[in-house]
Amino acid sequence: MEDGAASSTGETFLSRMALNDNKAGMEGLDKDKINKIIMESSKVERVALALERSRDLSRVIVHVDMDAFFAAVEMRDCPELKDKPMAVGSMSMLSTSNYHARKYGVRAAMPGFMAKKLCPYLVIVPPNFDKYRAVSDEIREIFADYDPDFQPVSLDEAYLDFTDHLLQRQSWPESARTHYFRTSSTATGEQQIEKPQEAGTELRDLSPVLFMDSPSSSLCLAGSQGIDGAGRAFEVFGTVVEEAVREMRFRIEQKTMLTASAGIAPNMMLAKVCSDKNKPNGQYRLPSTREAVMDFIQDLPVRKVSGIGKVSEKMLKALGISSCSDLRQQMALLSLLFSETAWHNFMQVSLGIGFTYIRRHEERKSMSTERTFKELSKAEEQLSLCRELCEDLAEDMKKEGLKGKTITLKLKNVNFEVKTRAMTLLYAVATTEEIFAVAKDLLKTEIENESPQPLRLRLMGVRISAFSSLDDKKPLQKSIIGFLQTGKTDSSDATQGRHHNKEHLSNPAIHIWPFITVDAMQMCQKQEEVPWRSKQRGLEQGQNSKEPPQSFFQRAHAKRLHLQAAHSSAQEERLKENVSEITSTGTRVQKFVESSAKTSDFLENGIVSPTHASTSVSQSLTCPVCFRQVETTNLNVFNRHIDRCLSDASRNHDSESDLDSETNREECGVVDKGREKCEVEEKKPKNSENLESNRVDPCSAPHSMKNDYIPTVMLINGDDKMSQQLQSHNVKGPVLTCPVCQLTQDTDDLAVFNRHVDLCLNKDVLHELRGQTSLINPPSVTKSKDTDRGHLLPRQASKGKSKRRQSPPSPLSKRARGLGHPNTIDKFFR
DNA sequence: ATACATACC
DNA sequence: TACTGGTATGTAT
Repeated sequence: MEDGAASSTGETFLSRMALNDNKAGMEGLDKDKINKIIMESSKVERVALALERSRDLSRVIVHVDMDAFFAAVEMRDCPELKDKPMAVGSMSMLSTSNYHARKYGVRAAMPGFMAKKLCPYLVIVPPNFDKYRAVSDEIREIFADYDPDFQPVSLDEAYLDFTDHLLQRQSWPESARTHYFRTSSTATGEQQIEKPQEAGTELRDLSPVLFMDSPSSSLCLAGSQGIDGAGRAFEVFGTVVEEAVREMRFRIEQKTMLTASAGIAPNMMLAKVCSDKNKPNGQYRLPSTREAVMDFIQDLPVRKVSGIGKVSEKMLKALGISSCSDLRQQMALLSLLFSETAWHNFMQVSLGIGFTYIRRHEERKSMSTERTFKELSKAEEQLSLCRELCEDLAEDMKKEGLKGKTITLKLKNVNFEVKTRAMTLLYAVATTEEIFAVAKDLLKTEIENESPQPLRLRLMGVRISAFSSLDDKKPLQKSIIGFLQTGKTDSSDATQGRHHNKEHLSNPAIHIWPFITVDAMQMCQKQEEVPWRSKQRGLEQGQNSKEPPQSFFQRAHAKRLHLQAAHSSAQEERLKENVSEITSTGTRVQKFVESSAKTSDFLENGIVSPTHASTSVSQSLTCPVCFRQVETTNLNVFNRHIDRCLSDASRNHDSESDLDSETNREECGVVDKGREKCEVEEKKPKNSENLESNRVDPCSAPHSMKNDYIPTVMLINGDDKMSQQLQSHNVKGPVLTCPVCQLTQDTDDLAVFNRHVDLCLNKDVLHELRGQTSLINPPSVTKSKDTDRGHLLPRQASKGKSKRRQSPPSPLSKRARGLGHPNTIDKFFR
């Protein structure tokens, strides 16, 4: 296996890259050195290394999960159901099914009527949450014996940190590890016989021989069974993790007559996967070694990982990624396509890294209630339902003594379209009237918006959040200095290993990189961020240096918006005919996706086969990094190309970027500058000279567009409003300001202006892609605030141009939601 | 702050 | 006939 014990993550990358070192332009160079440079200067690999270095295998995390919980409870209490396929839920929705029913394909989250079709004799039992809660309390008592700070996930599931328990357990007498079998007399299952601990003491009195207080470790490994003097069966559990967990499950079963499964692993993510492995009524331990972890991860389908759901699975699948090793393999691509948070998460998954500390149950952040119903179209009924919901909500709020400032109304219409409308008050509220006052307003507004048509609702919900009790506890915002010191993630992110430091509990910071130490973060950041900073920002930086690094797509998209605003509708007209060629880097990648598959195929079939290649576009894909065409329709080949370009690009940045790069290089171990060009199986050259010759004159026919290498700006969508706006704008004032460099152009000739913008844009983008600082922005440009997402885009200088700047978002941008994957790829998953 | 999407059970 | 309900979180604007 590639990621065996001996190989570092860097070598994984290296072995891929090594395939290329006999390519043109690379002969005669020190192979190892080059590979080392590639390895160390690749953004992705640096992150991998930082993560690797912070890997913590010292904790023993257990995930416990009751088997078919609701169904099991019902079966326990109604023996009639024992041999029947059954499920808990309703005709509209099932929440669990028993194992018998699962054989028919009956699953949780399946509507009951569908399940009935699969399994006509399915018995559907309505849920009894109070009972489940009671059982949950019982098992949680047991959990607490092993980890008082355990983290419940739901009624039937929890994460526990066994590390401390195991430490103590080593010196426990057998009596403390002895537990009795339930006596068979109480068949109802309602009562437990007695507390195991008490049983232990009692047992010791009865047969002291069995319980010498100095256990020899060899005897403790395995458990033993026996029958005490009173004829009661018991079991002695060993001291190792497996035994401790088995003991816990045993106790759960004795106490509740329900079985649980468990996973034992060095972190939460893995423990969760492990608990599924030997379900039902089993457990699985993943040893705490890197080798074992990597082996385990290798063929693990990404979908098994908590947090990677249906949507992410599909997107990944479309990129040919289904296992965690695929993930690891494609990280370079993923770092281009997804937001930082998203790909960092993927990276952690691909390395088998996860949370190693169990966060105590945190305070709730919101409370809500919602109801689905047939169809509700009368405003009056809608309002009274709204009131009801508010009453319910207020009641729940009262129970917990909470007050909140934000009220959110949720509506789903008969077409299943969901809308939320929120309003934040100046002070926290909790009563029915207070909540309803707001919710009613929100609802009325929606009703009015739709009138004279009625709102045809199938669901309504009311949520309250921004609890004042939470707000009070929130720490003050970090000072800028503190921020700079710890980097862009909160310092509490670096609490790994400090499991008893409860400080982080009061700080609801987002744990983006919970496993990276401050040092690792700093190392990474210096490398990552410095090159991305523009010269201007570098000068006046200080607090500004920590702007969130935008993803490739975000930057490209932002640029595109500016470009769209800067070009006339006349141009747009023609451009629409030529969607296949687009300048903006982001859309390049879109093109790669687009030309490889047609939307739905992409989803349905996963990885694109060459036969799906678009007919309208050539058999080549355009690399978003080097802009060359890669003569292939095979995504894997293409991805490899992108990988190479990326490492190429980052090599360039390390060697050519900012002033402090000298120190960075030292700290980061970057050995030398790479000079090789992005060598490939593609042809055309790229340089800014070509911009001139290939750019499109707005007044001439766009004949050469399809094949032009660096084409001019194009609008990918025909937003009519926008073109009108632009048009009118052009009519009004011929004063043209370049959206890239901010300089007013001394011309009213669109062609000239266009040429200028192209130069600005392409240079900028190219430089940015290489991690170079912008050469374009004039010193006069002021940098926007940290929070301004458009920071890479210069401020619009004159107010008169503000209209342009605020061009309406394209439909594409509207679609860029959810995981925050860039609009490009996002488009193909709807 | 608001809106929406994804995810989990 | 019929596809939930509650909560958290990430992203974009």
